[in-house]
Amino acid sequence: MTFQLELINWYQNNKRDLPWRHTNDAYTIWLSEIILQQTRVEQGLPYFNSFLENFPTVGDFAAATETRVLKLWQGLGYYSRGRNMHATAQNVVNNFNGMFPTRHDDLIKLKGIGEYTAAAISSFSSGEARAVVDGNVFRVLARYFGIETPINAPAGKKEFFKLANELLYQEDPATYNQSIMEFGAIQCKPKSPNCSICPLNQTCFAFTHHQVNLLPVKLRKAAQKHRYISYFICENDGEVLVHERQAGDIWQHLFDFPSIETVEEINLNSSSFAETVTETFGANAEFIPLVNKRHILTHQIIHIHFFVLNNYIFNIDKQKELNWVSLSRLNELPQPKVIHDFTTEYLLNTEWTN
DNA sequence: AAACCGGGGAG
DNA sequence: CTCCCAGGTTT
Repeated sequence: MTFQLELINWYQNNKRDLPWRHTNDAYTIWLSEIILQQTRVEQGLPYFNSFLENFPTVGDFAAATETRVLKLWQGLGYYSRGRNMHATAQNVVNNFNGMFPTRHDDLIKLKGIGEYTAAAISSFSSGEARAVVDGNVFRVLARYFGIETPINAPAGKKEFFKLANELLYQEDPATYNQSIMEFGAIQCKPKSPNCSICPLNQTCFAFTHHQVNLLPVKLRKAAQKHRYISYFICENDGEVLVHERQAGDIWQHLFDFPSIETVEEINLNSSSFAETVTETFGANAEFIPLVNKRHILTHQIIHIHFFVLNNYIFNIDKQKELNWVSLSRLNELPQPKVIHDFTTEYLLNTEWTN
């Protein structure tokens, strides 16, 4: 049996029952594909159900506010995905008469849709012959064909993309694409795949050459950078001062609190931090330590200190990203995970989840 | 070509 | 701790 038919045969016998596999509706598939970018199925599944329930059609998505979209996205990470989806939904309503595109050449022009996602939506919704190349496909091809080109370098992407399209099963691109990705996710796993029960093991280069744990090759990424952020909680008459994060940094258009970022870890026994606080919030400002947290992102390690701030002076008119919000409505705002954890644990008396 | 952009889970 | 996840955008 050919490589392609072995994969499809394996898929028919081993596939998971996932909701987006029961439709060929481009809008629904688009929702699932964006949500699943760099995201495990188990983590994305509840968000997929939530978005489909809140926005049954692309028109419902387009009509929402960006804040509502980000609130639904809260906790999923890579928030530009949510903002790009909102822009694309409005684009589809305005320029495609509300009919979500199914052709690769239309999809690739939409915000948040790259080569992988355009291939996925076009093949799954209309059977267009476009090969998907995601992390699973890189791994399966690198191992089966013994390719040592780094998968996260431009040369590797080009080589794997060419091979994937040559292999594409023209008679049923959609099923083949699903098959090779599912095979990578369940059988040809990153760590300790069970090659002894793999239907392709006798013809797999990595298995027959004992290189399964050496492939695929990936270049090391840059080291994480450390950041030190001190947040200041200003409460007054049941309200708290919140800060909307701006472009050019993490968590764009999500909400946190007034803050001071320092180059090094703060030292409460030194006078320098207190001087910085009084320079920022007025000579009479006093701060009381609340709790410390560490938040780890792919490229940053953020050391966070929360303080209560009293006797502060703010010029809110000069900083329009600052606003007073009642504590009862604080949770209506989209917040970074570490901020949301803090507000529920330390700022809000009522225990509730969302 | 490299950096940036989250959060979670497995080992 | 390291690595990876149905990647894309920006510089």
